Amino acid sequence: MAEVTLREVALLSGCSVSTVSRVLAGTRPVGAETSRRVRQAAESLGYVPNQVARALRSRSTGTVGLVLPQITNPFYPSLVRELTRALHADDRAVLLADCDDDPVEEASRIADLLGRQVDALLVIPADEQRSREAVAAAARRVPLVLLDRGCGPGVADSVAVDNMAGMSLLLEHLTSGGRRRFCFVGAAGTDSAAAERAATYTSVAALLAPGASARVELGDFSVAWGRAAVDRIWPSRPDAIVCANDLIAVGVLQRLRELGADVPGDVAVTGFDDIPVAELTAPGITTVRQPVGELAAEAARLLDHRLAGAGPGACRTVRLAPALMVRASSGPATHLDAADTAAPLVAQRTAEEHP
Amino acid sequence: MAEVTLREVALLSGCSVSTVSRVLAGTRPVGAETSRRVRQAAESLGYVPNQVARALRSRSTGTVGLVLPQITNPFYPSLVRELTRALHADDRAVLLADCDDDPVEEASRIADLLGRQVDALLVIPADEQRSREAVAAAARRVPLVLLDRGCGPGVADSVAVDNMAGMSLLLEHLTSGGRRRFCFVGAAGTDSAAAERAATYTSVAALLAPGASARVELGDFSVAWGRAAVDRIWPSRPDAIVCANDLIAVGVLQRLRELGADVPGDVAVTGFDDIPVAELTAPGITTVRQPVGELAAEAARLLDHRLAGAGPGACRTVRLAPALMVRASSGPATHLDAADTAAPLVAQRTAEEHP
DNA sequence: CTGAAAGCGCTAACAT
DNA sequence: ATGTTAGCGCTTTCAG
Repeated sequence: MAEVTLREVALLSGCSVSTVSRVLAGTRPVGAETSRRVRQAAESLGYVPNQVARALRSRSTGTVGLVLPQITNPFYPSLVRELTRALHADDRAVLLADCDDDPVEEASRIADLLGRQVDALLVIPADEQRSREAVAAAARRVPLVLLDRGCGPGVADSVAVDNMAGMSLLLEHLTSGGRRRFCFVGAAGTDSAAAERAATYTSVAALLAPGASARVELGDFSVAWGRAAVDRIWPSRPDAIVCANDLIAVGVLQRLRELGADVPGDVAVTGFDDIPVAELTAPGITTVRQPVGELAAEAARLLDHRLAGAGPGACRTVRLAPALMVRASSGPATHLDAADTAAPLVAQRTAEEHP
Repeated sequence: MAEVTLREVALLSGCSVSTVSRVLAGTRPVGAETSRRVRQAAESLGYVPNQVARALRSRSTGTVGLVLPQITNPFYPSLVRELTRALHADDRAVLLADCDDDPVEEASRIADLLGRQVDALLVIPADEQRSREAVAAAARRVPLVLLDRGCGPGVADSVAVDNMAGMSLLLEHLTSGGRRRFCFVGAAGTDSAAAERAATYTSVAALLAPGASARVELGDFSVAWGRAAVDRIWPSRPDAIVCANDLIAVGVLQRLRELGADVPGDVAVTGFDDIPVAELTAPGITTVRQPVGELAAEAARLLDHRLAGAGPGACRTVRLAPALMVRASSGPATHLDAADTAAPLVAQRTAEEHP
């Protein structure tokens, strides 16, 4: 119950506090016999090092701040899980800050975390422009890695999915299935993922299907927008609706069903991210899965690299390729020429849950 | 860029460090003029208090640990969001620990958090029995509030939804809709929510519909189990399937659709928790919504109470009532006597998204 | 390899 | 209302 300190362990084991510290922190070599006595004393007293005191002296808290826009965004929980797992494995603790999608709140959370002497920061910026100043200022004080979204060039190290590769996978899959009349339902948001996915769609679609139409509608990353978008685009009868994320795809699917459209018979629908709900809809949503575990591991690696002494060197930008997840929403169309339905260009995994 | 300390602020403002400390921490009254000078000096130097040093001296880190079984459980993100919001409002930071549903990992995360001198702990225990020892030990060292799930009696303060009230709302709703042949699809898990929901179902069902059948099937809290359960119970043709949470209900709905059953015409389906996906299915799932914001606020209030000096007094157990969310999955049955379809006993909110 | 001493930056008694 | 003096518990020079 009482707070056991190093001093008491030293007294019991009959050596000095410095020796005890060295044994327990493993900072320097200590005699085998002394070491044994110290460990035993610590054990018998139930000694637990006070990390706050240790941090004050050693100037390292073993803590990283994780700042994200909204934990309720269904893509983030799995990312948070992998990040905490990776960081805990390195004996680091995670201070979590949710900004409610507000760059002002984000700036104040970051300032708070810096005051708490985090060793490093992991930031998923809320807004590509408006998050920039606070992020850049923080990056000057501690190692900082941007995750999932960017924040302008040269601000900090960053790790994200390769949005272009993901879009390419989806569009190749759709074209190889004979689809030609594309439509993109994206987000006009100011975060970098939204911008990248929209831009990539346009250029890749032009490349893969030169003569094909490639209409673009921009709203936000929500189910409601997916529903609304269908009402605007369905009259033009696209045969493939490419959505900027899975939530939009869920809305698109809902509305198409209400309108009596057959998915995938009349129109294919694809998402992005592979959030859990993507395989729960009927039909399941064809999407690209972000390599969440690897994103987390890579972020941890970049932090380690900076913490290990690499000073303020050049920023690294890491892009990881996602994997195509083929589900029923992009299955065979019903009214196509046989010649169009060539073999797919990429390896596919069929969803088991919708046989 | 350089680390500005209290001493430098004191030098610039021409007074002692203690005075500066008192001004900035607001611990004691300070002369208006001095106070102004200090603030200005701090401002001009860009002084940021070092919370680690402050914590070491004042024996309070302003940090609470949040320990949960799995952030990927779709019910937790919104809870985490509300908790961080409530705690940040009190200038507390949140150290997050995910245990991957493993009580051993949980115990080690708790020990780590205690070493980091958290002022208090918020714990959603992974297992009612196997989490108990570590939780009880932690509760002896810092204020600890259990959330969502219990951990045996008398261990710590706890806040959770009133599972009995929720079940009652659902069963009243179903009986008032004329349903009589109930079936419960629950979880045999060792956490307290699973046990409570199953037990409550049995007793409330007997109470509300004395002659009615009330079959119980136990598996786990997953979509897959929901699907499997349907294959076991559908042959007996229940007219209402009550699920222990929304994930199970999603699975039940999927499988019923595959079997060609009409929901709600042939059979009603209900969930529990109101996770986001509950309103995205077709039909939307009738469920009870946990009062997440209030759960979080109440947990914060209990912590404050203990931190404000209330010693190890008697444990408080707070139960909050959930709200019935009526959606299409419990709409009118097609083959009932008119007499059975009386007016509902409780106020209902019809889901707008499935008109 | 080990001990003694000096703080990390701040707050809390005790003085005044 | 302010200054002075001690540390919080630990790590880290610096001696030996």
